[in-house]
Amino acid sequence: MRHPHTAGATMSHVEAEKKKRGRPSRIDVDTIVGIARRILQEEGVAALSMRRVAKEVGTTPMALYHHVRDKDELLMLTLSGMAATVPRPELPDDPRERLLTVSVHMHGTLARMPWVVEVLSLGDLTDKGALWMVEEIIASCVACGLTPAQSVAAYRTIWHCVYGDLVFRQAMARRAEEPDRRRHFPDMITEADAEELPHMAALADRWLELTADYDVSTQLGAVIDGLLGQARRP
Amino acid sequence: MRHPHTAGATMSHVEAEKKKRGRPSRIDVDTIVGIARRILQEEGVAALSMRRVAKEVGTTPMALYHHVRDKDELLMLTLSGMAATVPRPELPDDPRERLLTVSVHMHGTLARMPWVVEVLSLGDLTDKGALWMVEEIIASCVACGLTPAQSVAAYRTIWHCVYGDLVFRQAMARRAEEPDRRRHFPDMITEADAEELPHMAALADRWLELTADYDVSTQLGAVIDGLLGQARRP
DNA sequence: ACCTGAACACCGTTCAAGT
DNA sequence: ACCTGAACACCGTTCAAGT
Repeated sequence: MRHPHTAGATMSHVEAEKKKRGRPSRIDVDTIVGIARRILQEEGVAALSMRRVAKEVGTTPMALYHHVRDKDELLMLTLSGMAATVPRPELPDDPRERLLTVSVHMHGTLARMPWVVEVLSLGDLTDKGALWMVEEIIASCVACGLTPAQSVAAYRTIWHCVYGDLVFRQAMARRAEEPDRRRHFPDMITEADAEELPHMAALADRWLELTADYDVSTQLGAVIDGLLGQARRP
Repeated sequence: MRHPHTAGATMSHVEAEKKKRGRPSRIDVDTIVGIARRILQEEGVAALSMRRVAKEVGTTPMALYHHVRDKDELLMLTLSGMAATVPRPELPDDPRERLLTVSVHMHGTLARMPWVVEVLSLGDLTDKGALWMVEEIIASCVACGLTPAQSVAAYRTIWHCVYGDLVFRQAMARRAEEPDRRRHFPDMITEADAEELPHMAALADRWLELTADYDVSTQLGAVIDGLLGQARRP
């Protein structure tokens, strides 16, 4: 196994050696990752720096590099085990319902961990504890008659819908916090655009309201219907 | 109009005044934005810094702040007018076909401008020249019997599918470039997981191949079918 | 083996001063 | 009005040295 720390336990190759020989270390990876995780949770990825983590751990920045390869590895390590902190929901037996329930659960879970979404866009999934959701989605697709290839593709598409919603939901929340921040849309549409952009001009006033009304469950339901519809014409 | 530079022409409030009084400026926003755009295109957002732009423009970092409010505004300005650089495609008359064509065009266009995708995730759309695509998508949805509210939601879902694909396609390309880089998935699935994750274990060997086979057009087609299916049960 | 300190090559932005 | 220089408060990481 080339990457032992991708498993549930956060243990680097360096730490694995420490029990055998040499001076015992004052700090360990779990402490570092724990502190990092707290900073991420409270202030987001932008606030996470090696120097900041070092200060809160109580060492010099360079001491961290004995436990993690670089900042990127630290970021990946923060993801391990996050899925296990969320209880696994009861799933309905009907595969179509199951698919929707898992997808919505995935979205709801990540909506409560905004920093995980930010970190995920930098690398790929490193938390084995999250794979049961991928498995359930693929299994349900197969149960609904999709080929394995179609099922994997369907999983990706569902993930894109979940991820996209989270990203722009967060961007909107961030912009709402900044007090005077320039909003671009739909303020940039004026009466003069009514000819070129009739629907948008007509909807401009209701745009914010309609954006707020966007319901992921409804959308995922429709997307799943479309994806499962592929079964009849392979 | 509060934000004149959100229009096609890149002209800031500062520059708008310059023709009237005071010392003529040695540099103008268009030069700054042009240089920024080139750096973004060639090296991505990570390479863009105010200091770097200043050096390439031939001034001090602080001179830039007379033309743009901050780095964020510069980033937003780089988007203006990008849509106009791509020829508008012929669209089929059938609204369902039209919807698919516009969506795929959106994806294809952005696939050729990776940095635009990176910048878009930081703020919202600032290029009025891109709005015709949103208009066409909404118009087609309405033509297929969706309510305006459903059409706006459908647009967002399509955008999430396009955006999500681009983000992870780029992340994959980045990781492929780094030589020895740790890959996490599906290497982390072993024989031992076959019981918990039967489908994934079975597909592990084909995972990369299946990921490469992912076809956005096919997926968008299925998603659109699902979204338009909402028309019959409102 | 583990940690430290100094150093390198960067950041965005403020502020006071120059022309 | 436009630009400069110095300064502030940061970055990630390398490298040589200490215990």
